[in-house]
Amino acid sequence: MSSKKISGAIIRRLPMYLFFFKDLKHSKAKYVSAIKIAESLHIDSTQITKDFKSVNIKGKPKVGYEIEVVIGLLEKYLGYDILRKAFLVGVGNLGTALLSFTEFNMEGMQIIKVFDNDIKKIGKKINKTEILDIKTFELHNKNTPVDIVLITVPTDQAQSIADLVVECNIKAIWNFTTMPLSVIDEIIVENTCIDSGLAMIKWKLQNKMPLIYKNRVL
Amino acid sequence: MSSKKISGAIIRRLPMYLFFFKDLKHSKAKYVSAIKIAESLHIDSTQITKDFKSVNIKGKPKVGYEIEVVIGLLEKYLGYDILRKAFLVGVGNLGTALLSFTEFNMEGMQIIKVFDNDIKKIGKKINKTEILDIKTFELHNKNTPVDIVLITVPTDQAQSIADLVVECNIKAIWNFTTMPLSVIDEIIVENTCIDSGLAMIKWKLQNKMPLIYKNRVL
DNA sequence: AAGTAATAAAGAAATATTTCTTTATTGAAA
DNA sequence: TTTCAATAAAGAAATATTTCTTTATTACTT
Repeated sequence: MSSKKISGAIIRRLPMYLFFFKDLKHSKAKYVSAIKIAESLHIDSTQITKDFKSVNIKGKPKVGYEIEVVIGLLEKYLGYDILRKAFLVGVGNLGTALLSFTEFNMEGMQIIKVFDNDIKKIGKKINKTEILDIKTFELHNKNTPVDIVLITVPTDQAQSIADLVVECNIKAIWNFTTMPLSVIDEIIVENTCIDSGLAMIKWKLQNKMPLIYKNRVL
Repeated sequence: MSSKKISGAIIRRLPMYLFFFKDLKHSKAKYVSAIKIAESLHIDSTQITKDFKSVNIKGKPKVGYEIEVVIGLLEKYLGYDILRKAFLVGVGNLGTALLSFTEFNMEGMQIIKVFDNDIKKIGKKINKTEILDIKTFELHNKNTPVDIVLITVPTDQAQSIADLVVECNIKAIWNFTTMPLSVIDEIIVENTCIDSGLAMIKWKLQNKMPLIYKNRVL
């Protein structure tokens, strides 16, 4: 019943922890302490215990966190055991790259169909997946409904795809374009803007010193 | 002389503002108010004025912000006028996608050389750029030094590339792998972890309600 | 057993960020 | 000119996040 508050920041850190723990399986260790994790991940150790606490991951004093157990709990918490189907729209370079991201399957998302509006691409196969005509999007969603749509079209076409998603009552959009999308509040929109990363790098380069929050690099 | 404090969060929002303003050039408007921006971007309007203030962008009461001026100031602030050269290591799907990201050039980063360790790839061309042997990385950096290295190799090879960057005294790493990298403090590391985005989407889907911060969706 | 050291957990404080409220400025209308 | 409305700017408050400090628990050693 405990509806404790989880912040977005925590959710975004969880995959990092999970990856770290999975990598740790190669070592023979059974446990790892927050301090060790903190050293590797360059974050504060109390943040880790706090994060873990907030998603009900328990550690043992003098021992640490049990690696296998944490992996299971994180995967469970992140819903990796629940497979969400997705469409991808826009088969450019980025779309192609995302399509071949095998990690997505382990993380519980499967891109089942891909669409484009380019007649030269439609009908061709990419990674064994046939590129479908965007005009058939609604129909395909009727036949095989999805929860998520990845948008990797040119920016000026992004909103029209978002409109399509709204019409089809699909729950979530993963927007890889820079274009801010207008959709009804019920729809989840996640923006992955690569430009932010570059902005940060260039800013730090220009200002010589890396941005510091206390002793942690942002 | 004013060394006011700029947060990482602000820096990451600036490219979004810039894109929005550039898009606005298609309209004939000369000014736009923070309130209008806020509506489109789904963020709080005072945050925009605060953000702009903190990077010395001035608006006029009753009028708003002058579009052309803001574009210029943002580009200047983000250092888009300063060209930083970069290497890219790992010519897989993601590497290829990044290589064809034309926006980077406008944002002041030019990927001048690409490397891989796969003999089948070395010597081939991708987007008119020859794929070089990773073994020649150091030499190439001597001939044409760079500031930034984009790492798009498989996770288990990422640290070795990071080590190479440290040896070569290159200033910044843009890490697209999930692997946390160990480097000396002087080196800027920006992690772009796509898995965080999916984690967020799946979490919101599972918890039905989107994560809310006051009235803003995170 | 008792003591000790390592570590998670809990609590408190510090810091950062966002939002709300008020004020000041500007342009336009009366 | 004067008033009004729109809006940026400034200030205050609220909230969230991170870090520091203390406490409690556990395993190990003597």
